[in-house]
Amino acid sequence: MPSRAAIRMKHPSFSVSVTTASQLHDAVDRLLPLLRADASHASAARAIAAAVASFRPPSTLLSNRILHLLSSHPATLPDAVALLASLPSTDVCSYNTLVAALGCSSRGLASARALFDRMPRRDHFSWSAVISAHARHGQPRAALAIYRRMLREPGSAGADNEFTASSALAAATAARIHLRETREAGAWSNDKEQGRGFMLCRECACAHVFQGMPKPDLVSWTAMISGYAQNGQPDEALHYFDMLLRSGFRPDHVTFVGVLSACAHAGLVDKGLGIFHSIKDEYGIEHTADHYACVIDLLSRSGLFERAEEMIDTMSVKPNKFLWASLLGGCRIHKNVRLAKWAAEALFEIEPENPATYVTLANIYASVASSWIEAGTRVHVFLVGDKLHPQAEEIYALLKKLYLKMREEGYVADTGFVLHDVEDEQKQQDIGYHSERLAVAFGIIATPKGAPIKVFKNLRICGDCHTTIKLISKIVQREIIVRDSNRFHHFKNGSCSCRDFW
DNA sequence: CTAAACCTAC
Repeated sequence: MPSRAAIRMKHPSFSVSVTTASQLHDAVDRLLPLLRADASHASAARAIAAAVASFRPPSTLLSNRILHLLSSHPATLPDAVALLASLPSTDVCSYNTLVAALGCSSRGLASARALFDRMPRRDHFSWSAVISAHARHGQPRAALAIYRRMLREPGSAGADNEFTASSALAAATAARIHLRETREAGAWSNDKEQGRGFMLCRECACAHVFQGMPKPDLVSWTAMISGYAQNGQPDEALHYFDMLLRSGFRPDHVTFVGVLSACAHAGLVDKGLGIFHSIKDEYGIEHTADHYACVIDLLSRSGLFERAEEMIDTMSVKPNKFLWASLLGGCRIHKNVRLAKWAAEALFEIEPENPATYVTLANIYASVASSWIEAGTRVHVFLVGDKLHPQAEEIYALLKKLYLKMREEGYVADTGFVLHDVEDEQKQQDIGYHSERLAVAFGIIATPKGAPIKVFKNLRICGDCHTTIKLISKIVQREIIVRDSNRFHHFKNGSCSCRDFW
């Protein structure tokens, strides 16, 4: 006799009336995506859960589906935990569902681990879930330790498969753990894997492993596309996207994140926009905030700020931090101060604790600081490190020559004045070509010998430029006057009128 | 029923 239950429930958002197990399964299928997207469906999920509890005879399969449903949103995850504890009969899947869900939730690692340790029996799903949970929570060493424990544990031989090995490998590379350990995890592929292949994490994107897979699925294809996009091979990424389409797969929303980011890195504006529109028009997938972030990345990297701005103003979902960070990054490349301020303000709201926003904004301001000098009837403007001036080659050569002489006299650049959060060598590079130095060098070249060199700057002169220009005034025996935002500096024969106090 | 893929400025 088939199991039956009379379930009738009506919610503002979800109503259902079912009597058979299969109808109940269908109801769960319909409710699952709704609950995932919106916690307001939590009460509907709880009502179905209560109905299933009265199902006779009790069905472990149905209970597991309910566990899955309740686990799919943080709001109902505690209900799932409570349900598991109260179920009259469970199996390994019941536990796996919760270990996986807790492992994905932001504060669930300890509970996932505790549940895993309590499990009466474990299969490869259990191990895979608990390994990747640790990797996801920034504990790759713990993840690897569990992987090793699995290899040692009696009766877990079958658990060492492509998923657990892949989880362990991802953990190893995510934390740049030493090769020895990585090899250990990777040994699986060499020893046992003959022609089956498993998916490697994106850092070690190895096409030949992918090619060894008998039946790569959508996730494997997407991993390859994202892997190539992130490793600077956008053409390969797009090639794999074409092959994916020819293999008859329907790309999902994650696939498109990889494809769009490949277009962004390759500067393929039209191609990227075409694909962006196809997401909705051709594949019927709603644009996610991540898709918009990729397109804003694409547009602002290419300097197309009007179109980026218009898209942000009219887009159907709320811009996320990735979108604003992409815009800010584009503004840094193209020195767009106005939009950089807009993006930075939005980021300050979303993640005020992230120092990168402050650093980047400061760098953008620094990069537009300019110095200028009159020569003849023209004003010549310089930005830090810019080579736009027709005599740039001559200017840089002169500075190089001056620096050699200064170094002979024991001068060492004081990079403490550089705001940029960059490597030391880069700091030396940057500070060596601050705009006032370019202007001074040009002045030496372009003005008559003996005449004072008058340079203007829209920010305060930095301490290292101050030292350098003092030394230059001595080496070239010229008077140099720098009018910064604060005051005049008269450099003459190695010293300054401000007596190093300003 | 459960595992693996997701763009970010320094």
